[in-house]
Amino acid sequence: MNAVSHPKQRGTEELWLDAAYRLLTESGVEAVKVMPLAKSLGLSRTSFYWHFKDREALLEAMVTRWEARNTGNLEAQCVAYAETICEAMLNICDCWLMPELFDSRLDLAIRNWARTDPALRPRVEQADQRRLEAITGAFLRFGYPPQEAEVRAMTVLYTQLGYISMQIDECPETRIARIPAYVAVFTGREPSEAEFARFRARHVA
Amino acid sequence: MNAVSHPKQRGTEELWLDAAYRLLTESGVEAVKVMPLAKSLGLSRTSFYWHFKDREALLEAMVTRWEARNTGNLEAQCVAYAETICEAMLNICDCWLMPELFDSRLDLAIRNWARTDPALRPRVEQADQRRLEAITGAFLRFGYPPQEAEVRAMTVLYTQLGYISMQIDECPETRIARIPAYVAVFTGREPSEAEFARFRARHVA
DNA sequence: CAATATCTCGACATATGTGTCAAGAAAGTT
DNA sequence: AACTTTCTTGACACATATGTCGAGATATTG
Repeated sequence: MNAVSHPKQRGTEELWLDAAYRLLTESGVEAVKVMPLAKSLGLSRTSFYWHFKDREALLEAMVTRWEARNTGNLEAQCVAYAETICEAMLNICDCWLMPELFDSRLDLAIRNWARTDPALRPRVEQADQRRLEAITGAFLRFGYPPQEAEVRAMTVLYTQLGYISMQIDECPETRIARIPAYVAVFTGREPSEAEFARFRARHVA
Repeated sequence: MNAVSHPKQRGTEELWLDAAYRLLTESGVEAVKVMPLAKSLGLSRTSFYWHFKDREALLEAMVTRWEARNTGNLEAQCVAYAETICEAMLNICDCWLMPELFDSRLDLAIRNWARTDPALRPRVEQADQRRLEAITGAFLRFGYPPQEAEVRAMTVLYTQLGYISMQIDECPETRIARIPAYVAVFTGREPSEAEFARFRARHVA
């Protein structure tokens, strides 16, 4: 190969990762097994061991992928420009509507996995701590008292997790339409029509 | 045996169920396997098949246990006597503090299981529908407009699920202390001191 | 085109899981 | 004590998973 740097010449490795990601998000860690993976890729099972040391290594790669994604983007949305708490909250809501900002399915899968894997737990807890601080920060910035800011931030986090845990499948329309009501509950203030219009505009492309 | 009715003379069946419950809630369905179960009970693996037709039958029994529990109690709390929406909400919060009213761990385990078991999905969805209607009903009873009542009810449900998904372990003190703030977010009104005192009294025994 | 690095495969060894069966303990009944 | 119902067990048959090895296919490069 010519081109830039050394992006791993022939194909696979990525393929194994993608297939593993699919299984992890659709059926949980327990389903991420080398045999089914190989079958779904139409490859020999043992060929896997050239790319990864063992199953462990593959799982570790999944966690890294997660860490490098969800939490960071959420933090970014929490400090994005906003003139009111409602606008700030709408920025945060972007995460729940844009899969590239926040991968809910992956988040849920990682959490379920952590329930049975002691080694993973601390990493999830650390992520949660960062997220909680980021959202609490947004409330503090707009003058909420610390105690209240924290409970509100928790409500936001829990609601989001509960939503994906329940596997709701509202159409994007319904989901967007409900956002102002959620913002009102979370912040205790009604978003203005202009604020919502700006939000809506971001999500109709 | 003399005594009442026919409470299954010798011991087991219950033992298998309890052990299965423990595994299900601690590690998910995937962990509910006959072999480990037998080991943990100090019994022969094959002895299991006298009590249950197969692994399927055991799992079915778990689902029945769940259905006969959580949703019913939640519905009951939603129609309990209350003079204000805050009091009603505090009644609902009882579920999150009294394991005998609502078994969070079991709820979470069943949901995770349903993610990969198509046969279980409809039963979970039906339970959610009943719960949503029950909580929405409480808001409607106190004059919230239908749309708002539903979003608020969703927030309550999602928050609860998110809370248990995150495996938070606050001490009961902290948890109780935070309740008024949650009630305020959920209902949009501050609970009175008397209301909270009555709630608190129920949970210090 | 030959040498080399990269990747795939089938056979093997091993572990854990499911479910059936017939032999037989153990407890309750007559 | 003899009989029957209730429960437990080990041997067997089979399926699915993990990981190692050496033989070989398939590029990439010299």
